[in-house]
Amino acid sequence: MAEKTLKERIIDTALRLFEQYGYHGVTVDRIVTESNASKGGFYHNFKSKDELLYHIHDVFITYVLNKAQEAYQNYHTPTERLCAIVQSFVKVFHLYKPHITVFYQESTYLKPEYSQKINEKRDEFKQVIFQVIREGIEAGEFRSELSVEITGMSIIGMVNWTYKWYKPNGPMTIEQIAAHFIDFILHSILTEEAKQKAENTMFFLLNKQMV
Amino acid sequence: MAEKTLKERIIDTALRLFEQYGYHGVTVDRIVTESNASKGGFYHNFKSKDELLYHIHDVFITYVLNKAQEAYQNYHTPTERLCAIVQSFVKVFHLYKPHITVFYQESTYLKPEYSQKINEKRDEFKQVIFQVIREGIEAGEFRSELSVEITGMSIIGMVNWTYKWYKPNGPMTIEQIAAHFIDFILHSILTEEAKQKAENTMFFLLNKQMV
DNA sequence: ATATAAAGACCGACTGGTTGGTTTGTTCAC
DNA sequence: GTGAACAAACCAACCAGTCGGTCTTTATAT
Repeated sequence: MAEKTLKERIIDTALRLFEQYGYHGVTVDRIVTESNASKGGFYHNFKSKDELLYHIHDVFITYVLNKAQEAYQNYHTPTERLCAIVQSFVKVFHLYKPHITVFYQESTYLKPEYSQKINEKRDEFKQVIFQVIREGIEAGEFRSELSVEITGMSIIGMVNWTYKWYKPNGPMTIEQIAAHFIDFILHSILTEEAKQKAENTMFFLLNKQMV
Repeated sequence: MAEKTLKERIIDTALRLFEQYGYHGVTVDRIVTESNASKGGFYHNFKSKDELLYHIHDVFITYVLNKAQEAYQNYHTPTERLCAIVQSFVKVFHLYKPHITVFYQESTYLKPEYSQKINEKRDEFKQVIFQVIREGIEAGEFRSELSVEITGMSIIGMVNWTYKWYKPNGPMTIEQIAAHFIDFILHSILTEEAKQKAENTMFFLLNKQMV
């Protein structure tokens, strides 16, 4: 084991470097050197530097989209679904932080052919969230005066921004952060009745004992 | 009047191009051409392409920081202060959207000497928000179980993310968006008592008539 | 007021380093 | 022997930055 293929080594190295210096701050030569590969090996595995960037994007968005759809299927009320999606999404930051950073910092530089594919999945992800909010409002669990789009983008923004400040070895565990976000969201969008009902469920995690 | 200096023309053009194509997706030659300037004119006004990037960053962060400090001084309760800060911040998006996009997309590429200066002001801005939240908790207006940092970063993230989706000519006015954010935030952080009191103030804007 | 000098704004052809990508030839394993 | 990987030289395009020079404005001297 621990037998990483050349391709994996290249991706890992590129990810680390891109995260720190940005796509344009890293040359192919440097990726090649630091992953103990060769120019030939690089271009054997990737058509171009662009394709490598696309690959990184794709791995991440595909994973996140799947997780969201999974969460949607595994739960059956809007509140539970939303919590599960947010929770799984936040947890992704622990594993995929470099991917996420690259995803949100460098997508400008994707060639049109690539960015189109990525955007399709990204939109699909957004739609899952919008859908849950819409269903929550219809079911009377979420406040009816909310705008689906703004509320959805508020949640997405709040969660996504984590990539700018989350430190894997920082004072906050990713679970604590997720719990705060969920608490924040539920207080905002649940109706008064729904709050009563939800107060003792697994997702209403933020109690006085946490700082 | 309408006499724009060369420097202004260069900045405006650069801003437009950077927003769309990213810092590294735009050459000095292109900036020069599209602003009807020359290479010499460019380097007469800026020491380097880097300095231009720094300038754009600085204008924005300085403005935002001032607005936040202003808002802090003009109001006197934590709730009012927080609302005023968020409101002024969101409104900035209308005027400074290109600046903001460049600020959050391209700051990786600032040379260390520049990014240090920028980060100082950015931290100062964060501290204003943290301070207000801290005071809100102490005053009993905000829920005591909240983490100052996570709550602060949630708010900042929610608001900042706007730059990814806000369209100046879109269906939502910037005021509507600001009202939603404030509604979202207040529902989350106010204590029950504070909510009763605040319900009729100027900031609790989101009522049933808005979709 | 006029001539002259100095300063600053601006121009654009040119340069030199960088970098993504190619090519050629080789090694090694299955 | 076929394909995965390496090594190294090479190329063409690109692009930030330079430099010598012009034109305009301002300051100075007579």
